[in-house]
Amino acid sequence: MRQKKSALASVTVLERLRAAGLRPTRQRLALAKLLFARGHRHVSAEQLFNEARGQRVDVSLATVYNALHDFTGKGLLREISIDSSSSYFDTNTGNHHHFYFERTGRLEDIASDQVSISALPSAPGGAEISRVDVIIRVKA
Amino acid sequence: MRQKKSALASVTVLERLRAAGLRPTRQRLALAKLLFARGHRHVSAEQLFNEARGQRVDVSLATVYNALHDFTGKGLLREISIDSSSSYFDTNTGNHHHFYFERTGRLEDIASDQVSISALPSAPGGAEISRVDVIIRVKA
DNA sequence: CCTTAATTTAGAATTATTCTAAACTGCTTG
DNA sequence: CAAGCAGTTTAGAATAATTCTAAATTAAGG
Ligand SMILES: [Mn+2]
Ligand SMILES: [Mn+2]
Ligand SMILES: [Zn+2]
Ligand SMILES: [Zn+2]
Repeated sequence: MRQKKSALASVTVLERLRAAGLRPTRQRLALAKLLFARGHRHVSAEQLFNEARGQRVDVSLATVYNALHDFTGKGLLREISIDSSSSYFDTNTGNHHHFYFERTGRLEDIASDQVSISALPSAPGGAEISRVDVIIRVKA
Repeated sequence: MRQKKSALASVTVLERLRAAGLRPTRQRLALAKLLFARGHRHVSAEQLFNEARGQRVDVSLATVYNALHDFTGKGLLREISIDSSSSYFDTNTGNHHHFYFERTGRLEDIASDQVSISALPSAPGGAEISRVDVIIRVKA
């Protein structure tokens, strides 16, 4: 059962990479599995790199950065910059917002229907809005 | 008239620093004047440093960083991290939000009454909210 | 004036991220 | 299956924003 599930997850991840037009290399498959195997996550490059290492996945830090950016470019991840010290990659690419715990640096999702923003001013000069981020900073 | 205005601005800035408990040094006065003399601004450390240089204000980059952080610590500025490449300091410390122009990296204020956020979920565990940021990213 | 604590500064250090150029590998073709 | 090649990985160097260090300067108070 456990083996089967893992195998299925691999297949899914492989298909996901192919569908995005990304070659399913050993490194990308391993990283994608770490990222997408369970529920949504918010990780930094360094975190993912350490996690991979911990599971004996032989991958370089440069490749982690490459993969995160490639995944982001194909819409599999969303990049979030909150603290200028490093950026996070979010596996939840749908419309949603965040709690940001200042002490720990952790991010937590807020479903978009939990926050209703009304009267959004339109962008000056009719420019196109690419994204609206709501970040609730929490002292904890 | 012009001289008077400049002199008045200096006095105001000096009082502001004193009121915040910051010694009004030559460097802080010059930087504060650049920051607060006219309307609200969003500047990076590097920008402010270059601006000071351009006006023959002899100040080091380390001092610009020190001043920006000291001012922020005393509530004269607010620090904003949007793009992980560098952070901005906002002279508008009141409640408001931002347009972020992705191409140019410029920030523009949105008065807080232009955006109404309803149904803000309370922070988990009753933690205190320190700030809510709404950033509208614009492709332009 | 003197004294002292706060501030400034040059330059080194730190750190996240990107770049470079060479080695490697997944996929297509013959 | 055997190239061939573009795409990918990688070690290590490079970059760039920011912070740190330790010594010199200066504002404030008596
Ligand atoms: Mn990035
Ligand atoms: Mn800072
Ligand atoms: Zn999220
Ligand atoms: Zn602002």
